[in-house]
Amino acid sequence: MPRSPTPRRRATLASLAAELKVSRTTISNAYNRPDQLSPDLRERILATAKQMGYAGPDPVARSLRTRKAGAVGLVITEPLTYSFSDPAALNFVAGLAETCEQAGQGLLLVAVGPSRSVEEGSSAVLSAGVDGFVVYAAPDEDPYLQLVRERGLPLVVVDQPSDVPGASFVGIADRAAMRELADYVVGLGHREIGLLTLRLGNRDDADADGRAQAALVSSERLRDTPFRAQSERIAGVRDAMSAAGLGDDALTIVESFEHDAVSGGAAAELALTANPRITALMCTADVLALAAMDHLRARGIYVPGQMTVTGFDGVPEAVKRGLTTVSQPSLEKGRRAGSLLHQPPRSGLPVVDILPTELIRGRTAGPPG
Amino acid sequence: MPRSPTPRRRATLASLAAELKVSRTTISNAYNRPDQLSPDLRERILATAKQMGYAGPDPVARSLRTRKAGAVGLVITEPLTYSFSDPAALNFVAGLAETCEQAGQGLLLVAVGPSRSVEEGSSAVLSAGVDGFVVYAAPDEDPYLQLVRERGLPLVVVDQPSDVPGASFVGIADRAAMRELADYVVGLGHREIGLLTLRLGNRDDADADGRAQAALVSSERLRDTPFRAQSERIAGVRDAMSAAGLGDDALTIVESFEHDAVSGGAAAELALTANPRITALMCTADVLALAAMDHLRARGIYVPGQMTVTGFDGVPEAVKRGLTTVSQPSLEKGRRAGSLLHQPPRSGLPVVDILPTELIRGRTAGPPG
DNA sequence: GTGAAAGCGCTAACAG
DNA sequence: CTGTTAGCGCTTTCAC
Repeated sequence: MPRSPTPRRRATLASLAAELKVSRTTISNAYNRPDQLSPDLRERILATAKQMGYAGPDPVARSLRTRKAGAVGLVITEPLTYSFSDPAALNFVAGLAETCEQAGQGLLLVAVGPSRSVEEGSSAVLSAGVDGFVVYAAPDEDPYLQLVRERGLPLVVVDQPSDVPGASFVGIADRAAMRELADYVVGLGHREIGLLTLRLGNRDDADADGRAQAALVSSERLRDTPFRAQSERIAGVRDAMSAAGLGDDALTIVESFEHDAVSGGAAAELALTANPRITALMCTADVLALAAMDHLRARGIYVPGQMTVTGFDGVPEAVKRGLTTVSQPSLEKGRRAGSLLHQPPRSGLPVVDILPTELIRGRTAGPPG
Repeated sequence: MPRSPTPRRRATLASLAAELKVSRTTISNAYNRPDQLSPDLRERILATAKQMGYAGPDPVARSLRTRKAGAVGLVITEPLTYSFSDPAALNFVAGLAETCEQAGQGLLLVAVGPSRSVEEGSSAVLSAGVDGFVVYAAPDEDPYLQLVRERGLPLVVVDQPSDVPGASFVGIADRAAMRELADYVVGLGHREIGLLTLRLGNRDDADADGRAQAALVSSERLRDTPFRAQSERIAGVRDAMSAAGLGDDALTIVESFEHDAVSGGAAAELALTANPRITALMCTADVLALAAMDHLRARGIYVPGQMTVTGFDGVPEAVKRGLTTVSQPSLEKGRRAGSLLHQPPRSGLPVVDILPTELIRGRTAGPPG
């Protein structure tokens, strides 16, 4: 009975060697160091390899031997739906993917969504065959970040938290950037401001009514939030206001629990209801600002004539719609995070990389109406 | 001198065993089969593990041993920028990521962009430590798809090509769906139609002027295109037109080389110039249709009064703007592709899964003006 | 409950 | 140019 071209047992480097009566090294060389053997022999090897259905050295075995996985792990602790609906996050991933591509590395999305228990997510982190990790915008004390640290691999943290020992950091100066924007808004004459932020914690921490899309933020909640980037931006607004002699009561902070338009609209409505004298609605994210603008339009409130609206991120749609915002280089953040992993600094020391932001004076901010 | 808590050489299961004077099996059991040893012992093992900086069994070594990588590979042959700017592609990825998350699997983005040579991209495919592959919207004869097939792992092809031997397929009935839409448009009375499509091949194949954003499509180019989904949709339009007694000359086909608004606008312009009698602009993708609408507005051409515009995909922005289009379940495609890999059919045979589409009669189609 | 033995498939010296 | 020798770190029967 003739050999099947696709033998029961998958071909391995060893079986190929046996078949061809050469050593395993030679086969290995045929794939990894073509200059170490005669072209003829190599040709013959590749030919029988194909015929035996051998697609080349097993990646896993190679990884074990070389101690290189050829991939970096990306851990995003927010639900995927959030990240995939946020252009800033998406751009970040694109930038990271780009450098991975250039470095010939894979990008492993490590699954740690809320749909699994912490234990299950943990196993995903622990079983990721990667050479390093990027952790994107994790809250303080995040269990997965903790786990990643324990793996002891090179680690780059993006956006937050900014103080992970041993890890490099890529981010922006959230507080200063937001302050600059707030200085501008205050400079226009606004004295009662609404501030819309993305969620600062678990929904049920904030509101007994689990169905609410948005809620007023208490000072305790603000103090205790593990979402550093958001709270820094809020602090930036406060900085500008107190510099102008405005107290905390002039600022109405509302958090939106979801990343969508409905939630953003609800947050805007809540802010306006809580303090009807608000003349400016600042938002810690463009998605929120766009949702707020839609909501205001539906309510017949004209921007910027009757209400100033500002965002944060500088996503394309926001820029297109003339939103006054702060633009941050999301794509570049991804690239930096990638290079830090692919071409680590010679010192081996963690790097802190604060990228520049830019105030964009759009068409949605003006003097109080 | 006391042992350093972080020894030079990384701790392994074996070193832990030596330290604790138990067998390697026992350590392994402590992590993989907690019920196989006394809680006390397990506790002790985990404690010293932590102290020695051992984060658990090495994922790569485990993979080699168990023959499971715990991840699926996603190969997207289009440039990342395309995919990340196309909500339909994004939703697909989100759906796939979702099932991976639920299955506790990682999702490995395999880097095969155009920024690297085919050879380099190949190595990425060959060195991906995964249990299966999803190949998204690959052109016919794609070298990477070829390579993936040679790896001999479970494979799910999405959208195109639809006839990969041994692979499962997830997609939609492109031709029929587009025909339904075209029947509707023709039924409204349109007799001269412009058809905007995404690229059908390499740019330089089509046009000597490498700077052109768009080009008229010859029948040869259409016949030879490796992008099956696009050509099927075009065929659907033709079906409807010939059923109405309209010849090929009533259809002006233009391809847009880039995925962005500029390119889409240029394509629209080109179609209108090539045949000024066009009363309807059908597009094989919503991104194109939206760009066309923006362009028409800038030109002062009213939709649908003076021009009917239709899309394909049913992305949120299109629906929001009232585009008449065909909606396809992108998210669901991702989920299906994932389940096909995670819970393969008992038969082991390839599955062909054609998902339903829905004609959305928006506000952008009307009788010829 | 615990241990000994046998590899998973490969690459990296180092000799020849 | 080619072969020999040693593992990489782990899991898994199968005995004890």
